[in-house]
Amino acid sequence: MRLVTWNVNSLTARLDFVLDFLAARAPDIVCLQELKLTDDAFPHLAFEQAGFRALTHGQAQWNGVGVLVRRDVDPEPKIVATGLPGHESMGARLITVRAAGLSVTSAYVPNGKTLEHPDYQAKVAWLRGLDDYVERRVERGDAAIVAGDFNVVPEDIDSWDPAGHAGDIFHTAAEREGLSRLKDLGFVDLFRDKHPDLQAFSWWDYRAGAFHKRQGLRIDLVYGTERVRSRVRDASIDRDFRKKREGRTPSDHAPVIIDLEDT
DNA sequence: ATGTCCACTAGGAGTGGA
Repeated sequence: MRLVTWNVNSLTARLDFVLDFLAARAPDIVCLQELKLTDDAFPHLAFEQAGFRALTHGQAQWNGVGVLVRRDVDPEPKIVATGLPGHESMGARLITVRAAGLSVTSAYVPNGKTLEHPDYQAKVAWLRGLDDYVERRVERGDAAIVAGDFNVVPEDIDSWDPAGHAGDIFHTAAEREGLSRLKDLGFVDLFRDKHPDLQAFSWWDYRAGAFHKRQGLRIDLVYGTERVRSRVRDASIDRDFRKKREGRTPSDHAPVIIDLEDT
């Protein structure tokens, strides 16, 4: 089974790009972030024709998360919950579904903007809320994943310039604390677990040629419980889908791919 | 290099967000 998380930076702008990815990489479950459209506007027909069911929690203009499930692996995936209780003012950023015997959560952590901006405190609080949510609502003895755009660099190896950005947004101890609590709850960063010393980024700024200069961050993460971790065969980040394709603009994030042994 | 891309409003280019 192939699991993916991908911040697409507007599904409307990226639809052809995403459909190309589904055809080329044949994932089974895809956690999406930054749909930037309402649930009513979601292009369900295109995904049904590609063989996927989409479960979404969207809003107009910003944010929005979803999970695509290949019909072959589960014809009837179910929404378990949407939204982070107490943090609704930050927008539509969380959905948990039950699909193919897995608990699957797609999360889009607030960016935070700058350390001085009120959104930074809201980001840290949102992460704490996510940890509480996972602790209370996700069956951790189960096969479960929590995947998405965390907007946090877990460790120095995950930043192109950790010294230059020490203590900066995405790199602070308070943000990283939100990730370490997930670890304490039994969730493992599946990419890092598979590749302890490999530097690989999932996001590059559109500006200044950052992608070509390899100035990126690994902020798109897939956390899994032991029952998932024990099945991981490979973990990779698909840089090819951060490149322009047939003149079409990519997202500023690349898909993260986790391959599991079938049960 | 605050260098790009996206949505929205508006009816063309500016604004806010990432």
